[in-house]
Amino acid sequence: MLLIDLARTSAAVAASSARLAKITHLAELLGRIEPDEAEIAIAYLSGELPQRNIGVGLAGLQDPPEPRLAATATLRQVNDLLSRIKAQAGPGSQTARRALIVELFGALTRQEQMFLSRLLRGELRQGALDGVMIEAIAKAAGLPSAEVRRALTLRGWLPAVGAAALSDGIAALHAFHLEVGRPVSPMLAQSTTSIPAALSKLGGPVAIEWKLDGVRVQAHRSGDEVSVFTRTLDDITAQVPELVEAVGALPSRDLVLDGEVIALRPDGRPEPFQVTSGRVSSRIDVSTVRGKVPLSVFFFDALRVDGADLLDLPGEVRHVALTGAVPAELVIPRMVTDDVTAGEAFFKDAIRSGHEGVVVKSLQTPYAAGRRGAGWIKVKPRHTLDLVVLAAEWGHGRREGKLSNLHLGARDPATGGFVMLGKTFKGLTDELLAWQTERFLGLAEGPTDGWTVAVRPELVVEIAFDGVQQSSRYPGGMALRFARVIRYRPDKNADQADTVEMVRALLL
DNA sequence: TTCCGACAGTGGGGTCGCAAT
DNA sequence: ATTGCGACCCCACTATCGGAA
Repeated sequence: MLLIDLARTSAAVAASSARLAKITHLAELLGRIEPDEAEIAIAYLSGELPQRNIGVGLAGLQDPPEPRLAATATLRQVNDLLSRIKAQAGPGSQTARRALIVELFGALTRQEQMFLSRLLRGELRQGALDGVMIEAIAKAAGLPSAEVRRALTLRGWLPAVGAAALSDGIAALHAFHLEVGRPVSPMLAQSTTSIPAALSKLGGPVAIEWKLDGVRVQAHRSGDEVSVFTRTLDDITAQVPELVEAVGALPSRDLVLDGEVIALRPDGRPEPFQVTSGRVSSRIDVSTVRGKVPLSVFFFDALRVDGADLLDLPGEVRHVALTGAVPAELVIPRMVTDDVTAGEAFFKDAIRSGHEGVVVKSLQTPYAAGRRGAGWIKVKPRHTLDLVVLAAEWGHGRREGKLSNLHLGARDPATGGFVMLGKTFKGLTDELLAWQTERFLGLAEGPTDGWTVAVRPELVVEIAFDGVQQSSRYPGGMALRFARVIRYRPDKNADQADTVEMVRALLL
């Protein structure tokens, strides 16, 4: 098949807003794909690459060569070139990559160039990723989408699942099973603002567990072999020897466990997330960093113990299996209750111990791999501040033509000015986007680089955030974590905004 | 008919490793 | 030595579609 066929299908998918129409377009193409190109086509059309990443981003795609007029490139040719690009390494690799990019793009028409460029940047923007592609595969193969979805949760890579479904049907899907050593997409949590809200949503007795501000890990053990994967299924085994040793020391030799690694201080309180993150991503000289920043691990779920797959069993049953396989000091603090007061006390205790919050879990729900299942709900405290808008940036995609990303500042009484603490684009409705675009243009002041519009510091906006972290990026040496807009405060003037001292007090 | 779950999209700060400067 | 880039860790929120209620 030719790349242009995919580019045309992608355009048709993007042109329609109805999901069912998108699915029809995708299924039509999958219906005529050759088996040996199915994996490539499914990957490209769901915004992924078979190579996962190839070391080319925004900068590497500047100034593409002149496009061809006739489309001749096949999927296989394109994909082979992407593999060659990924294989480049060492000094001179940037130049080599650039040469291969030019070779690749020089063989494409303009439409193909646009499609591939968006794909490589991770900005396909056709309104169809895995969720829609699952339905399209099911339709093309004549199978229930639930079967495709189930196989995906066990395999973790939709192109492989789709190719199998298209060539060998339901039998191929049934052949996928939890395999020790191959990661499963982790179950994710929804979130609410309070313990009562979470309890009423789940109803009945629930489990409440501490939420640690570390890195999610899935640990597999088969015999003496231990491997560890992240939330995005990357293998970090070599970076977390403490975890490998802890799992290797367990009595059970056949395990898949779900948990969190975190760096703790000697007194047991957690290090800031930045410390854990830096330690986990260090790959060079792990034995040295290990001595400086040791990692601890805490498990909260078991997907497999001693030959038994537990994915479809109720959460409570899985937890019993977990505590049977793992010593108590490696199990995350947890309580079972249906009492709001007891739950709130447990939540406060987690916060007092320096942790991020809690996750409230239904005792019944199975492990919904890869989904933001309704069975798990996280609860975190929410801080708010009244800050001043210092500037705004023009948006992309569906926010094109709207001023979107806000630069936020706190008042500095010492200078009478404002100190920038970060940006946010979250929490804005379409109506608010339209309003603020007009308002900011009226307040515009000073030089504009065509990207950022500086405004007179007059508008006060209420901002929610998860915490304050150290920052080398901003003049105050601190930045807000996960800032989002709650509402504008027309009732406040800039001289009533919150101050840098108030922010600094939260940086502990 | 209304409600709500799932999905896609729009981006945030920080860190590491690598190649280029 | 420093800088820029890619990749990945953490992540919140809104709009939309279409099936469920």
